[in-house]
Amino acid sequence: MEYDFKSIESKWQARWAENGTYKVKEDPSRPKFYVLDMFPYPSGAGLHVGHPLGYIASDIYARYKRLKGFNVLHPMGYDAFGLPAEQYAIQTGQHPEVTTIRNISRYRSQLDRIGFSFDWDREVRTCDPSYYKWTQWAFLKMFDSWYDPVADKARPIAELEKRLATEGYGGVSADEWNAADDRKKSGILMGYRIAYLGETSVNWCEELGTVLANDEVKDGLSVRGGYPVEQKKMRQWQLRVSAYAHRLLASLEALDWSDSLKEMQRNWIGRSEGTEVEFMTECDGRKMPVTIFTTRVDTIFGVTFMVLAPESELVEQLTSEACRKEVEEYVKQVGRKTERERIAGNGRSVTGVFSGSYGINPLNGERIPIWVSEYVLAGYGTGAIMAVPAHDGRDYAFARKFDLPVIPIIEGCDVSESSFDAKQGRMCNSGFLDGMEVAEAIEAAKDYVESRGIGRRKTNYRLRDAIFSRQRYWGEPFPIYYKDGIPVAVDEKDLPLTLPQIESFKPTGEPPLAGAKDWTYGGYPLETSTMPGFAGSSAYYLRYMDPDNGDALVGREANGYWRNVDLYVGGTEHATGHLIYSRFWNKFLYDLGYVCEDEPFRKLVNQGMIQGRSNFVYRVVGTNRFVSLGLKDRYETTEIHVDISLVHNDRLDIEAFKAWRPDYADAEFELEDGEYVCGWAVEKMSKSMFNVVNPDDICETYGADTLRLYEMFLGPVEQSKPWDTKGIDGVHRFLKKFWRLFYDHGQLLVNDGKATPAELKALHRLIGKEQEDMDNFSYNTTISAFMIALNELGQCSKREILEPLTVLLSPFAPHVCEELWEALGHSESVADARFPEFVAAYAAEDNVTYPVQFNGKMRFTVDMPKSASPAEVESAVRAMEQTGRYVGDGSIAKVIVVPGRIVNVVVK
RNA sequence: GCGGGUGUGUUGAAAUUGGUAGACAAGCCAGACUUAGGAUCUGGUGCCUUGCGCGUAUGGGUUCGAGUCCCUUCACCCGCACCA
Repeated sequence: MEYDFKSIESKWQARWAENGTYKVKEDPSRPKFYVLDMFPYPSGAGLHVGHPLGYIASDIYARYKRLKGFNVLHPMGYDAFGLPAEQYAIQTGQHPEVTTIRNISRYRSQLDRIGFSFDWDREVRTCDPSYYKWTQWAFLKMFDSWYDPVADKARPIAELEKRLATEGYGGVSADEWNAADDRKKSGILMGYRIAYLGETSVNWCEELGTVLANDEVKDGLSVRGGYPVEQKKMRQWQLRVSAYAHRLLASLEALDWSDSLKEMQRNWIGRSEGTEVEFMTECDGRKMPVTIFTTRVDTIFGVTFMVLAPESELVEQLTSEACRKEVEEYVKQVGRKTERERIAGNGRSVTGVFSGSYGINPLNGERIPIWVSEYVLAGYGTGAIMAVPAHDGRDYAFARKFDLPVIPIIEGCDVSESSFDAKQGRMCNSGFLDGMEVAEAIEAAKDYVESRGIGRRKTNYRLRDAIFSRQRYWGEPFPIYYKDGIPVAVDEKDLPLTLPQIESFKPTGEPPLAGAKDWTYGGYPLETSTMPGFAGSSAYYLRYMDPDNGDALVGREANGYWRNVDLYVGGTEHATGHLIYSRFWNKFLYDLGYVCEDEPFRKLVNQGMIQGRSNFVYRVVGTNRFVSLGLKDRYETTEIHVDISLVHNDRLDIEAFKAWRPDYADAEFELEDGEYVCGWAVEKMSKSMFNVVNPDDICETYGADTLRLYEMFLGPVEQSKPWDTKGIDGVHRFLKKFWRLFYDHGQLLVNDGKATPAELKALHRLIGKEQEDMDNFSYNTTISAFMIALNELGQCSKREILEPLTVLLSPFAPHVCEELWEALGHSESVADARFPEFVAAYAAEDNVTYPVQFNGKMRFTVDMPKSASPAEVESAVRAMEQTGRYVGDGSIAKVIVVPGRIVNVVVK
């Protein structure tokens, strides 16, 4: 019986499903471990070999933890709402639900072939009403909550209402509140709700007909589709993520995430410590105070003008009659620009206009002009700045363009060509700050403005509230209706509020739900936007803990057992989207006591991307003649992508190529050594480049176990790398070799012979290596260690060796190991074997080999017990001198023993 | 511009964290068995002027000893980018 991976794999996949091998239940007698993958968006293209990389890595870890005695939760589901399905519906008229379900079943069958240990009974789909009921529920909780800055957490809004009614809050007195009508009250509360309706400047994508969140826009284009995005003022649902900025930042520290990812989140949250300073201003004789935000109060003596953001409401108040026309024109012009135009061009163009008003520097009484420019953002700080051209690059560029004065306030700095932005040097031209170092001056200036009551220390965050409305169909409906224009929550017991059917998916300029029949609640119109993609993915990890609970997102007991995700595997592309929103969502639920952990994902591993490896042929221009790679420089050629299935080891299968396309049928070829060599390049895996590798095909030719092993063998999980089918034979050979330890021509070779010390040593080394590597996800080296062990073992078919070997390998190649485990006479699944028993039985080797070096050159080795002290090793080395094993080139002066490693000898 | 990261054979990559650089694979070369081989097995494979020679992007430093630590320069990748 040869290694027949096909029948083995289908046999065990069927048996696992039948026996429910991977079903898990809460079990307080065992420690839990929660391994989660970022669930996929089921796209129409299906999976390519890049997608399962992370799933394979996490599956190996899940299986490994299980062998170690943990009760492992390892679920999977689908992020099923989203734009592509709807875009597809617009083109084809097919309901997104139909295509989504079709795609899901395709994904499922592809995933099943790879042999994952998912507990499919816990599957969630974000588009399933029984799931999005809880997305809507969470939204209602956010609508019904406010962020209490004193308690520093979210609390029911009813508490705020009570406080408003009795003592007033935030500038609204109890009398005002009690006298207010419903509309007014609703307006006041909107300013506090965690989920609120508010006017903001949004990223509007005309092409998609919807608003997008900041993380859905890149370089001024939509991430989905790459369409231009412009700024637009709209009234939208938003989540008050900014209220959590400081907590999102602080608790990042303790998470076991990569530094780069944490850094990305830190930058996105963007904490900056500075000062708010009040400047008195005058406009056409009217005086009013304006607050600015700065991180460099120390430079306040260098202020030569002020700048307002065009979108700021201050512009209206601070524009003089004489300048009104130009200012209005400028503001309009800026508003028309798309995000992309604003960013466009190398060296952004400096634009701006004088407002006609002036500010007074509160420290030196200097009268300075106030300008309006797009380089100041309305959404950050106060939307107004003090400009210090000598020490800020942007202010400098602006001052040069509009010929405004530049006053250096740091001794000896040269500002003739550019500003001096460094925070170092000695202050000058700065009144009481003169002579201080910058760091000192910052503190002194802060103290000064605070003591004079003209300013205060202030910490700002870059993180904005998340825009939560999408003018789309295929998403969760908002459980909100409008009573005389006032938004009111749908009763919780009426959830889920299911997505209505609509006539057509074609864009009409209105949100699709506006066209739905009877889209009302108690006779009142319902909200017509739907929630964005990140809504459904923000709490799915909680639902897996308790997927069938009809009364709660997650029951207290299930949540108390599984707590949070111990290992989360997924791509970096979610660094500033999903991973921020999830953390926010989780913290919110934590505040209200619905979940027991403050952070959702304890440890996170970012798997790299697998890129495609494209192949090219070279056609001589104007002919149907193709020349091999090495000859192409002799001709003028066109590089043409060729389907990689027609190429093996960069050699083109000429007959297959001719059959590929009719126009190539009579192609001619110029070969090198009788072969056509193709060129290659690393590119994104995509259909248009003919470089997509389908995991199904690999399972067909090599088997799932080989695929799993190979994807891990390719290199570290975190690293991006091109897929190259070349090399897969190596791991496939390894499995065949492993198989042959058990079987030869159908003959079972396993025997009960006693293992030799050399064989045990090989096994021990492997166990040691695996113990070391698994937690670092160094699976490539673990697999290498297997190969080495097999080489060392030769044809060893002793049960004593093969049993532990099978268990060790089973997380990587579960199917073949099940088959062989059965061959060893076990009736239970290898997944139910317990790793620690083997580790205990096969203790690590007891001798250490010390290489001995003389002045850095290795001369001989000395074997010592692992427990030997450095002194013992040293005396053993010195003894070599006497016994003559060491033929010296000088006597030993000094012996340096690195415990457990190496001995270095210094020769006189 | 700011922040993070990476540079090792023909290729994917190892290196017990400061200790024989290139493990393990792929590719290539040679051989064995074969009607055949994209099967199996064995051996070889960093480079050169074959020297106790040179080699981990570059130049320096610390050390008995550096791919690893420190500084210089260069190249590439990723993230953020008028965030005051």
